Formats: sequence, structure tokens, C-alpha cells
Amino acid sequence: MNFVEELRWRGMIHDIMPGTEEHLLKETTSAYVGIDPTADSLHIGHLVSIMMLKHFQLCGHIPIALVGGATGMIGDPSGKSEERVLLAEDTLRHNQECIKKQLLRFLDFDSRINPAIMVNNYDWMKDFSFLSFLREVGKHLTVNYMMAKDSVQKRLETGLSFTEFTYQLVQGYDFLHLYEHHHCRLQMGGSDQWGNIVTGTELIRRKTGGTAYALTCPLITKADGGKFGKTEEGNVWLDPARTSPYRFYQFWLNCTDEDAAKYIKIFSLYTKEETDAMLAEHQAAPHLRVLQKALAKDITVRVHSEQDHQQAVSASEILFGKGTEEALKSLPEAMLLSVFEGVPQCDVSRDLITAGIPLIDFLSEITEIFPSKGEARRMLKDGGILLNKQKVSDENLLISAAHLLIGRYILVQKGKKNYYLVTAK
RNA sequence: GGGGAGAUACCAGAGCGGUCAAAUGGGGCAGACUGUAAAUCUGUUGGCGCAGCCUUCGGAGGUUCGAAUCCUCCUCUCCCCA
Repeated sequence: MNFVEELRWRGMIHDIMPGTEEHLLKETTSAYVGIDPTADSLHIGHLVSIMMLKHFQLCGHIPIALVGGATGMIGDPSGKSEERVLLAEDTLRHNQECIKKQLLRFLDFDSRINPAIMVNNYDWMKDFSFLSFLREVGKHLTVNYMMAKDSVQKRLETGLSFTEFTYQLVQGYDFLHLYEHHHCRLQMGGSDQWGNIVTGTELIRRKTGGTAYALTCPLITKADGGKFGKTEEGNVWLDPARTSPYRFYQFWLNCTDEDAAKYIKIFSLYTKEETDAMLAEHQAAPHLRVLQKALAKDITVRVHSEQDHQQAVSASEILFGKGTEEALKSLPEAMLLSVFEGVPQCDVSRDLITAGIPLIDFLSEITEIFPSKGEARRMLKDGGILLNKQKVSDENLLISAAHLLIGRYILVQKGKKNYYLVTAK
């Protein structure tokens, strides 16, 4: 399978250095992408580069995941308007461990032919003395060359520290190191990494006379111009403790048609034929949202599990399907709990409920679903509040035992998509 | 070191003694229409015991019956000169 060809139809190539494709066809090579260990979990923004590695491995090459223990301590100025906060070493170490576990779900580290490799640039940078660095790396590139980088230019107005300015050399040296020790000939990354990657290939050329390649993918955007991978709650994480499988699944299911068509090529492994078929099917009957479902399934199963996907689907069906109050009431407790596993929950004292709680107090002070009573009232006025799937409009309504499902639960909806499960304790 | 401009709600940005909880745009949230889509339209966007009250316009004081608006000091940002 032709790696470049594969990425090309998936729309995952933004820029590619001439000769890359030919080189990859000629011999088995290794390529790397860098991952900043700024948190103890990856989020879906990382997924693009990970999918590039995945395809790379599927095409018979060797993928290298480089955890930026060293570079993470410096901070990449690319795409940042301000100087970055530096991370402490032990935090970085912890994050690296967690990230590695997540990578295992994507890459095959045990293959006998082309096992994936994980490295940490801290290991070769930590004992690199300043003087050696200047002599071995700094000597080969001019300040003029470094200044010309877009990432540097953009920061000239507001200023950037020497540390950040040097970042590209450190990243460049990573490439050189992998070139020499792991037969790495290619670095991939987001399009904002182009400048840094090219510094690496340049360094390799000047220092060893060898040739290395670069390939970047477009930054993922949303059709409405918003930031990809962000929701109201923030990042969409791979760690189920940070983003529940249900929410994770919902994120993908909720994509607009336009985005789904783009994402399915990038984030799933469906073949070109399968994808084309789904695109056609979707065009014919868009309301079935074949694309969103297929996308959500593929990626939820890969990141979490088949079972998590099943649960997310059944939860979604109950929450968004034709589910009525009757259907909800007839749900067995175990089912109800599993459906709402990924939904925010809170407990309320049973005595309070038996005594009766004014609706507004219940929504704000008691459950903290709303940060203020005013907001709860507003939403109520807009008709955005549902109890057990029933729209409520009476501000003076008293929440009482009569509202409890199976004698224990109350399902509160804020708008169409936000659910809260309240349990009487 | 010298001179100038500025700091307003999530962001941008009006207001320059009372009618200002603060124009307008963007964003957010919700409603209608739909397909948990897009587009469009509508509402809403400091708190509360909500025809009223309380806390907000970089910070601290002051003038005034009354300050986002005037004065003093402080902090920070930007621009020009050295």
C-alpha cells in the first residue's frame, strides 16, 4: 500500500517535501511525530498525527512516537502568542506514562516485522551540555535562517525568549538523532510544524549530507470556523475519566454533515470504497446520519471498546430517540443507570424531595445544574427545561416524590442535549 | 531617561457628571423549523426575596446631592524620542 497515496485521498496532506513518496516506496523507513506531554491524557487533537502513524505502520513502515519530554520543558512558539509556562520534570514523566498506555490502542508495539517505537527526547537531551549543543547543532544553522521562520516572525512583535527561539534547534536535533539511531527519514506533524520539521531536515543535510523528508497535514477545522475538539466542557479527551465514552461518542455523532465527511477519512480506517459508499448513502438519506454514526462507532470502539460503544448507542437512543416519559418509566433500574453512566449526576436528600422543593431552587442551589436562579428562570421561560422528558413551564412547580422514577431518580434536561441524573439519597 | 495614548462585561468596542447593569458587533446558551446537520428567524447573556434592591467599568483614595465619566497616587499595556 502506498502511504502517501493513502493520506492523499484522505485529505491528510497539507505539505510534502519532494521525493518523499519515492523514498517511501523504495524502502522500509521509519517516521516520527512529536507529542507534547502537557497533560496526562491525549485529546482528540492529537489523533490526527496518531492516525498518520497508524497508516504509516499499516503501510509496512515503522512509526515512532516521540514524547517531547525535553521540548515540552521549553515550549514551542508555533501558534502561540505568548510565552509558555514550563512544566516540571516529574509532571512530564507522569504524563508520558499515561500517554503511552493510550498509544497502545492505536499502534502495534509487538509486531515482529515493523513494531512501533516510543522514544522520549529527554533521554538524549538531558545530558547534552550547553557547549556541546552549541558546537554540534548551533554551528550548522544561521540565525538568519532561524529568524525567517514564520513561527518566529509572528512573535517578533510581542517578543519571544531565547529559550523559545531555540526550540526549533532542539526539535531539529531530535530529528537528527532519530535519523542516526533509528533510521528515521521522515517527520510528520500538523501544518504549523512545517518550519520546525524543515529545520530538522536542513540540519541533517548540513551535518550528515543525508536526505530527510517532511510531511504535514492540514490543521483540522470545523465548518463553522470554531476550534476543533473543543466543547463547552473543554477538550475532548481519550481518558474516560476526563471525557466519558458516552460524551466521546456524542461528540462525533454531533458533527455537521460537512465535518463528518471530512473527519471520517481522517479519523477512521474505512477504505476508500467503504467511505465512498457511505458518502453516497448519506447524500441519499442525510437524516439517517450514516456518516456520523459510522465515524462515531469506528473511533469510539478504537479508543474505548465495543461495549462502551454499545452503551453509548443505547443511551443515545433512549435520550434522543422517540423516548417518552412512559418509555423512561418502564426502564429497569440497571438499564437506566448504565444509560446514564456518562451523564452528570448529583444526589439530593430524599427528605428534601419528600418535603417538596420549589423547581427553581431545585435547579440551581440544590443540584447546581444552573449557576444561578436567574439563569434557571430564563431557561424555564425559554422552554428549555424538561423533567423526565416532559417539558415544564410552571415556575412554582414543587419537586416531590411523585417525580421520582423507580422511586429514586429524576432526569433533568437543560435544552435538547444536556442531561443530568438526580438521585434521591 | 523624556514625551504621548490607553486599561469598560466572554471577546472586540461605544459611552466621557445624572435618563448606565452600561450602545453595537461577535461568541455562548435556549426556542421555532429540522435530521442530535447546515442556513434562517426569535429570545437571552451580573446577582437576588426581580415594577425594587445589591455588586460591577485596571487598583486605592478624593471632589460632588450624584462618578464608568472629574482630580490625586499606584499598577500594567502600547507608541514615539534618547
